[in-house]
Amino acid sequence: MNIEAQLQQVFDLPPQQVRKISPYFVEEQMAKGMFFLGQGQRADRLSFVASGLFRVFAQTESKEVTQWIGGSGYFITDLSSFLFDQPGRWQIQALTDAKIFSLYKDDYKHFEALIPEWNVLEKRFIAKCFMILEKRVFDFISLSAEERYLHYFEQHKAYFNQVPLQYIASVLGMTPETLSRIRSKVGS
Amino acid sequence: MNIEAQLQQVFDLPPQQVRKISPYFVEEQMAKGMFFLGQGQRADRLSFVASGLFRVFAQTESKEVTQWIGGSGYFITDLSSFLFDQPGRWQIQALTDAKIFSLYKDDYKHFEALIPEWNVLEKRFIAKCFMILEKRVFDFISLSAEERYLHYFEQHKAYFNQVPLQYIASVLGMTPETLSRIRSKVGS
DNA sequence: TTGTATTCTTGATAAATGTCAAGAGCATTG
DNA sequence: CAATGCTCTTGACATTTATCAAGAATACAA
Repeated sequence: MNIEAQLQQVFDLPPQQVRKISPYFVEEQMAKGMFFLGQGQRADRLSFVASGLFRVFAQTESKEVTQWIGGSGYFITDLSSFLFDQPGRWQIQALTDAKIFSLYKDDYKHFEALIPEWNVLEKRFIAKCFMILEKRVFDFISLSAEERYLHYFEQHKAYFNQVPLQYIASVLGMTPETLSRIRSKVGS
Repeated sequence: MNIEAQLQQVFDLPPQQVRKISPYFVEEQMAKGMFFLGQGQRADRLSFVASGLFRVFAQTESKEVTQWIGGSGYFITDLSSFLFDQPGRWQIQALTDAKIFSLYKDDYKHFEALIPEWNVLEKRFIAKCFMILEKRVFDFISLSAEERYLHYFEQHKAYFNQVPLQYIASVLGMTPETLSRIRSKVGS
């Protein structure tokens, strides 16, 4: 997915506006296994995934927990760290070779001046992220593990060939063994 | 909690700015049981809870699911409906008599003109809501039911005398029976 | 106050999920 | 190609949670 189409889609912008901001998104290549964001690092960029897959995870006392898997069309960053300059909470690692377009914080700061309605667009963007999480919370309190798996599989079929299932299990809030049994039961 | 102090805290605004917008938040009294937002209604206002408690819930085929309980200091609305003019997804009902301050959509629209930095403030506000949900998702995938209960109890002790436990159970993603057993086990 | 909801608890049992351990399947590397 | 790690699956068993049902406690209304 190219950066201009993606910006146009995410922010619902006309092409001429897109051309104003797209130059600030710089292309980066990430090799499989590389860290987009290491433990405790502050997020200095907001990046759109053009190709490849990333996992967003955190360390607890007892285990590593994958919060989110982001592929083409999604953005990755530690939002609270990026927006509020807090120490990072998430680590982000490339699960495959990947290409991303990164907006660095120094450039990001100038967007308000560059595009008058930038704050409105960004607000809408964050609101959409909020809605995605709201839906996800609702799934946790209203669905069984099997239903959560089926929904996730429906929406992210592409991940299942490329991502270790243990990470997907964590995103769904279950153990790898349980995911494995659900999969053999529903037959996918 | 009065509306000026609340606006100041939520939006991190100096008093003179608060005075510019606070008049647009109109006081409403809600009697216990009344619906702030009924099934399928569009959200036409964003309201801060000054006193009282509300539950935000949705109907599934099989059951009613409480997503959130909002008390003093929180805002209530159906955010996606309010921001994007979509049909409502949530119903919102007063669990006690309550006092709220409502910003109606018609007034809200003028805030950009009234306060130049309004969009920045609103963006930050929504981002904070995002962070709360992000934390909540993480709790679901990383904690046991008992731990989730203990966290929630720690943060919302005040709810437990006023809210039917079945609603809290739903927020925590468990049945009322399980919540009851956890409570008798940990002894609160 | 009394009667009627509703809510909460408790028990018995079933179902779902986690844990631990072993082995099979795959990929990566030398 | 062989050797070494991961990853995934499967089994046995423990733990957690749900379900159904009944009774106790509580709140609400006549």
